[in-house]
Amino acid sequence: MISSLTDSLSVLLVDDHPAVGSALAALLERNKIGVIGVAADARAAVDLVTEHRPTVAIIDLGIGEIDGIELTRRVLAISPTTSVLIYSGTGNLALLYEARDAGARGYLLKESPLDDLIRAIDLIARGGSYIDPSLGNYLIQSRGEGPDKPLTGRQIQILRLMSLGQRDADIAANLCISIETVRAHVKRANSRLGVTTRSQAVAEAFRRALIT
Amino acid sequence: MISSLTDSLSVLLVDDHPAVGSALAALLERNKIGVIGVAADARAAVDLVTEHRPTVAIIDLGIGEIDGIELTRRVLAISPTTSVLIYSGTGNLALLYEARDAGARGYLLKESPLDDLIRAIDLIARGGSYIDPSLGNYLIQSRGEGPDKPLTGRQIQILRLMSLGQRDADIAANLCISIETVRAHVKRANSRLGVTTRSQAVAEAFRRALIT
DNA sequence: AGCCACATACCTCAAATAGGGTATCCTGCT
DNA sequence: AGCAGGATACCCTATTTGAGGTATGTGGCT
Repeated sequence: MISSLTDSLSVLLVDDHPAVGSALAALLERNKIGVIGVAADARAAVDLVTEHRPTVAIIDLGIGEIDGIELTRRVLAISPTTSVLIYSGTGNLALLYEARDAGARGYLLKESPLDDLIRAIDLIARGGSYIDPSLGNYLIQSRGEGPDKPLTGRQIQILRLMSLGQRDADIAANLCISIETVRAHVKRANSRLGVTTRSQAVAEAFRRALIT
Repeated sequence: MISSLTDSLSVLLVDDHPAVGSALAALLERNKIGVIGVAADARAAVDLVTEHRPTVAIIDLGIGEIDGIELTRRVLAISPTTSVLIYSGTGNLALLYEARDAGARGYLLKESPLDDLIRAIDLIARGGSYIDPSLGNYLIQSRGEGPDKPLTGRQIQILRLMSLGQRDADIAANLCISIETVRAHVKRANSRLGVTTRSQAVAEAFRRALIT
């Protein structure tokens, strides 16, 4: 086993797919990590936290779901000594920042090997923090662009035109700038929004009410 | 001149760019088409329609603007004998359908030559209807897909995943289908929404509250 | 039994996009 | 006077997308 401490850990699993939760629980048990319960929704999770005060809460983040972030806050409000590990399917940076702000101490991608999960649990149970390696790289690279940095007017303007079906060439013609400049704006907007595709950027802009 | 009737026409121009409106007015006058006024906003347009009851109202549709559609309804409510020609910068099919439903009898793209504008004015003034040739082609081709046809569950599901930043390959993996099938769904969804890019499709889905 | 809508899957081609740079010119702030 | 942020513009390459097909299976409706 990886750690000498795993024996004394109590873990709560939160996953809205009961089968997945159970499977993970079995895996953890096999690695000598005590699972005190598997919750399929926030209510069950809060109940189990209140009753057992687990060392670690592993909160599954469904695709794009923000609920796990809110659950993180509630879990920590009930049991501040619990370490929250976000177990996410996507490397959405915006979610990462929100999770961090909510008090989560770990952010692990589901695509990572099981060993990393064990390592992450072990690490944050001891008070450390764990960021998935692939995200860590990105974090370092994007230092400076940071989280929640508001978009510039130009970036919003271009997102709006994108949402209206204009391609870069159309936008360039409309704004009387080079298509390369449009591309530069889109790239920086994507970076700030923590997204990787235009579709997601437009969706994010809608969710933040930057465009309507 | 193209028509023998153009002499007796009275035209109202609505364009939120005053300079463009004036320029168009001058062009029309030079072609013996009487312009009774140029309105830069809906209020001015309504006032001019109430006072002059023009034969034709040429309503400029800014990029993606829906306001012109609403204005069309109001103009026709005041003066049902007025023929509305939508003068649009984009070939957005969804807008075309909305314009038609609002009672517009012509839909002309700004990229069309001046002759087409004269012809369209002439035509709808005589009770006909005019659809820009390039859009007409599309209409014939997309016969059957039609306007306002609701999306299928699968299409909405895929739009949702797109809005969360997934690429076709990710979506295919998620739904356990081929990437080609994902692409097929996206194509048909775009067709039904009357859009041409994924960004616009996602935006349209938000506007129709299909995803949040 | 035939038709239609839907989901599935594949093909081709040209165009657009993502992600990684670099560089210049302003403007505002210190 | 120097520095940071923003807007502008270009380079590169690999991948994705748009648009046009065709085809098959399945379930529902008539």
